[in-house]
Amino acid sequence: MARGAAAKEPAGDRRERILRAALAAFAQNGFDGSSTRDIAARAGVNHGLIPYYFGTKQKLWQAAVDLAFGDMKAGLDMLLADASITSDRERAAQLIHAHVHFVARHPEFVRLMHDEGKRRGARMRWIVDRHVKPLYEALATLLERGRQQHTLKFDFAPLHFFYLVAGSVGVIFHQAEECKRLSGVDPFDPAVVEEHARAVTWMLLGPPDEPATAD
Amino acid sequence: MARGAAAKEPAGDRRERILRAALAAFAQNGFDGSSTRDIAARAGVNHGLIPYYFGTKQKLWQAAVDLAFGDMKAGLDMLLADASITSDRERAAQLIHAHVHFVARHPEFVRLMHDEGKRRGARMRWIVDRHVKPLYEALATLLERGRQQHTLKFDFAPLHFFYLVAGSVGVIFHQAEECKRLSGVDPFDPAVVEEHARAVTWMLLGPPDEPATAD
DNA sequence: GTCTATATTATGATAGAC
DNA sequence: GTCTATCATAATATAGAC
Repeated sequence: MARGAAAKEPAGDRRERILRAALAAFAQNGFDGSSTRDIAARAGVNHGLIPYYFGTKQKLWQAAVDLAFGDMKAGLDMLLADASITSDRERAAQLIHAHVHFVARHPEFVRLMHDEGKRRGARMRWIVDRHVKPLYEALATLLERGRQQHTLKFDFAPLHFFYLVAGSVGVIFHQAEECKRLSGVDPFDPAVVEEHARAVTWMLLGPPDEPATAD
Repeated sequence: MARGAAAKEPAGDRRERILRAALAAFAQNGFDGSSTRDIAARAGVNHGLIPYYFGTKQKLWQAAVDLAFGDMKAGLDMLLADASITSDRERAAQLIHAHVHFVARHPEFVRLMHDEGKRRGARMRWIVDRHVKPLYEALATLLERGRQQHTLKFDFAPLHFFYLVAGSVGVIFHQAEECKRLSGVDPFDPAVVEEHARAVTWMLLGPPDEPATAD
């Protein structure tokens, strides 16, 4: 135990801990609602380490956002690689299902986006240009395929679809605490996630019994 | 002009100005992102007036939220009085249309709710108990009628419908600044609001050409 | 009712010891 | 690389003059 640093954390691990704590804090309380001192406390490190590793609070926030969207990218690329599947309704339903469960496991994206997307500013521009735009374009690609293959029939701009999906999938998880108090239901409960996936599918693809776009 | 206070603001009008400025600030920057000094500056009054009229920042926030939801209540009561209309698809579409345009005119609700609904705390509990719960129950009533009259066919809990509607209607307006940078489109543009209403209608009621729930 | 001044605290960032 | 101590600022709230 005394030899090597195996028993203790590797040097520089505190940077990682700060990053995770920052992501949790920013997702929970927003940029303004999070203090670097609280983040350091969550990470169990001295708050002097934050300027040392990240410089400013803003740069720490950027690093945390990059961390969060790194996971997202992985899931997204999987979806896109698999995107030929939008050729029939059942596979489209599977896509929706996977996406809802993904957002339920990672509500940070919704939180981070909603926190910054509402106001003009450097953080909003940064997160849109760097992270939201690729998401938007990826969804637009999927939508175009779905439309060409007659799985989706809609006559409005993809932009509206983007926000329909973002909103209908994300808000129940973004508002998780509200939801609990409102209804007593925890949206992260697996059965509830599953039901929400069904609800979104119903909304986007129509009722399963009598499909509006019968194949 | 010198006689009476008609030319100047009536005494106590500053309270109102503070309230409006607070609503704008809280909706734009959230509770933590808004300072009472900024609010006072927006209202054009001294910041000492805020504790005088409202006591604490939190009580000012409550007063601002009450102001915002006052407008909402009016619109909602109108909807409920007219709720017999859910007997056919066309009237349901009109309801959705009215709601989307209302939210577009008053994005403050979405902003205030999203700001607080994400985290446990006194403000979340207050706004849910006082304002969100009535909204939720009103929507549940509408949904039940729509279901009984076969305008809506869904087999999931009303809770999911609530968040589907809240999300799909509200997020594009909540994220207005993001939307502008993402696509160049201003969601508050009347034509865009109209198209979004069509999109939501399509999603909730199915495509207009071949209605899934033909009447 | 409105303002000025100030007390108090919390925060982001820096300097420097170890 | 990590911590302590501290500075500078900004925020909420209060006291009291007018």
